Amino acid sequence: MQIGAAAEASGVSAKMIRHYESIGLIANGARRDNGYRDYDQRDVHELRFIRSARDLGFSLEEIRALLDLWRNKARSSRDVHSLAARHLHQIETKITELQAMAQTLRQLLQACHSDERPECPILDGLGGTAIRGVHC
Amino acid sequence: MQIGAAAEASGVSAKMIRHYESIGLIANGARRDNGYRDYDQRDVHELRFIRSARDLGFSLEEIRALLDLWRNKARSSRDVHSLAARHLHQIETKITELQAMAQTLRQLLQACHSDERPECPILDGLGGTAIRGVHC
DNA sequence: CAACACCTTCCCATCATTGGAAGGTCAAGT
DNA sequence: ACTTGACCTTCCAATGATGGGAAGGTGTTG
Repeated sequence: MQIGAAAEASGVSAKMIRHYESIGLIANGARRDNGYRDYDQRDVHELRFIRSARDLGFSLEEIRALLDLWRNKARSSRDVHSLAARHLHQIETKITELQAMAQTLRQLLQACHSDERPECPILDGLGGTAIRGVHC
Repeated sequence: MQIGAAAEASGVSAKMIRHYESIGLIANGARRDNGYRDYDQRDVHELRFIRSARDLGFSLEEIRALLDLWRNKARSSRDVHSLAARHLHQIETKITELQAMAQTLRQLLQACHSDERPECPILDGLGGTAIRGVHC
């Protein structure tokens, strides 16, 4: 299996597969005589693992830890749980921040009459002290 | 007013003020004889505008457009409204994505017994086909 | 005159990903 | 045999917003 097929099968682009290899996230795998990388089903499985974790917003460093746990038969599920819980918390924090931004924006948008006149509470809000305390 | 004082007064770091100037977001302002940048209240006002907009998640390119509207007395509030509404929509989309991630993570966390045993539905979920369709 | 707090420019790092250049390899069609 | 096209290789650079730090100039105070 060449890198293109592995990319297709895993949902990870060939570019990124090479990159993950270069940063040591995945092992320097086998090469054929012509220098082409060679992949099997296990490699694809690992790449799909990475892809799923990325889809869930895990950083590459978090994924590095997850992969260590995945490969380690003697792991404790508590370690995995802890890592995932920490990540969930980060996401929830981010959601809260974004919701605060959205709420402020909605208030500004509602105050704006949105016509051809230049008066604009949105710009006034940004320029004035009205938004003080948002600090995201 | 030197850059440090302007940074303090606006909440924008000196580093970023120089950067904003270098990318043309703010004008190349006055310099004193010694080469130091010199700021007045209007500059600080503008920097605070930028800071507020960043706090609301606007990108620097969006802020560039907002600043153009801010400076343009002949603007229409509709243009500002449209720009802000588009940005709000982006934020809401992002929130939805993060909520989907959080929901999936919560399900995985709930399925995980979190003890010293190696069996772990979280890793199984990431490795298997269980998360297919998340695709954020 | 020394110490210190400021300022200047310039380069580099982050994070995940993409794009492209320059070149090697291989199979199919003419 | 030769060309075309689809692969593959490595290396370099860009994205966006920000921070860190080096090397050096300026200015005030003790």
